Amino acid sequence: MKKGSLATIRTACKADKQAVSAEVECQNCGLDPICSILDYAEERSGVPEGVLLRRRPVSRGETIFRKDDPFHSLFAVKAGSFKTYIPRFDHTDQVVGFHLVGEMLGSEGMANGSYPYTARALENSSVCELRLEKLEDSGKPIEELQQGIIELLGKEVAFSHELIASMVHQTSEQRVAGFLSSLSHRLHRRGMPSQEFNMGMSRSDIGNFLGLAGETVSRVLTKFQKQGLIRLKHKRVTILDAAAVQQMATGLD
Amino acid sequence: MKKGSLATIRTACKADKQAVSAEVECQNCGLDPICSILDYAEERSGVPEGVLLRRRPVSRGETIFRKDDPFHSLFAVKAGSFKTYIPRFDHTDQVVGFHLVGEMLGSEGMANGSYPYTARALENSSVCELRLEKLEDSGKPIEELQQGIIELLGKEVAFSHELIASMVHQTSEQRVAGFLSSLSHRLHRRGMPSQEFNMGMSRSDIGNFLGLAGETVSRVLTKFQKQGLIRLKHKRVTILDAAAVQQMATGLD
DNA sequence: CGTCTTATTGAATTGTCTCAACATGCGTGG
DNA sequence: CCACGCATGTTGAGACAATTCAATAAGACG
Repeated sequence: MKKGSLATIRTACKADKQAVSAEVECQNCGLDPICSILDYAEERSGVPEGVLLRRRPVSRGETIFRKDDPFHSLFAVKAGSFKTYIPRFDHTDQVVGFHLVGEMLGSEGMANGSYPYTARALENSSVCELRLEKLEDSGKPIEELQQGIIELLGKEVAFSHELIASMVHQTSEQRVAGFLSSLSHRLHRRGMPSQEFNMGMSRSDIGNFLGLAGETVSRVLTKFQKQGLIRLKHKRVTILDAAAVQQMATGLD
Repeated sequence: MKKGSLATIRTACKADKQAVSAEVECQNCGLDPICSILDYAEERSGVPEGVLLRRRPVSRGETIFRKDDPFHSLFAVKAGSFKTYIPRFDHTDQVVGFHLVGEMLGSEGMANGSYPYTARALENSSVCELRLEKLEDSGKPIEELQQGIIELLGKEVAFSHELIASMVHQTSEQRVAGFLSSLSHRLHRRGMPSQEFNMGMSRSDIGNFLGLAGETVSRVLTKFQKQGLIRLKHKRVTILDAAAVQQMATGLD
């Protein structure tokens, strides 16, 4: 089956919307640099069929890969959100990150050959999948693609370092403020609403991720609300004073 | 000036030893996969002169790059150790990592085009430098090299995630134990003595990195010594009961 | 050999956790 | 569609771990 032009394929991303939350535009997606290369290559028949799987739905609670699964694909979140965590025997899972619309998932598995954590959908979501193993099987490594992956990984590393730097020292309020700020910025970067949005993850998940008790997260959030920085309605947050929140984090996104 | 064979070059690494601490063998160095590729390529004249600079001495306190310097090179620590940190206006620098013998430095700069932190020698050290910009200038990108860099970055990402996961929750004792364990393992991996070694960094640096006060680090270390887990003499540590230290790090409840 | 930085140790303070009770929302099945 | 039950969120009080401030000791370096 022959694929259409780059533009045609890109547009098709928006086509059949289903009962999940808003999708990220392709040009705002973290996988896009790679997609573009593949689209381009595909036209010249340089890439085998089935390497790039577009927009597979994933329902809430479902996992797209588990810790120690052999690495096979990179994923991009097209809609919804995911948490990544390391399961532990005693059920005290360690949350290592949240992945929002337009963000990559699974790059960490590339080096060791297996995924270092489990990725679970926090809500009904959809993903694109880039089957790198199939690409390698084709025996036709693509230089541009490699460069794109290098960029992705580099950014991931930089992000992690920032995270460590900003997270290790701060008080609970700084952490939560930083977390909110980070969510908002990341959504904004992908062209999604960033003043009011849904926090798919539970208070415990946030606390686990930030190194705080779930109760503390709750306390801090209600305090922020009392201070007029945010408005809370269940899992829905409205950031009323972005500058103040940003300021409070000091470390920022 | 024509270079010798791969074997000749490798051996030359050990040649003119100076007044710095023991060097890592090339085959134990993190840069080695890349070096090997370059050595091989070099023989076939595929790589321009001056891309790989071997064993430049760096004295204590010197920096090899600073935050926001434009990216130009990857470094490998051949001897000594470095700390990487983000300088802040108020002199409350944030230490983001320590780099021991045989480890890479600077890979995070590849994506954004500039180094995200400053790298400073903790003691008299030496480094190898891989000038990637020059390599790119040659207009002859090397596929194997790219693959090597992808591996490196992937490992870096995995390492960072582990770090975040392990660090955020734990008590001071777990963090310090983990830190000691990490140093020991990393030295061992590079073929260096791992039971007794030098901690080039100050207590405050360790604390800063671990998210603890320097005093707390000191207290925990002396406690470990009283418990017979380690022996302390200034900056020199001897790990007496590696198993117990390891056990303590991973959370024994 | 003296000075300056770094490390150790102590005492009081505070932030966050734990435990616990209660409230709220959500999904399931009636 | 409502009611129920369970998971999740909120709020309070006491416990404790780590911080801060401070005083002293020990090394490092010129």
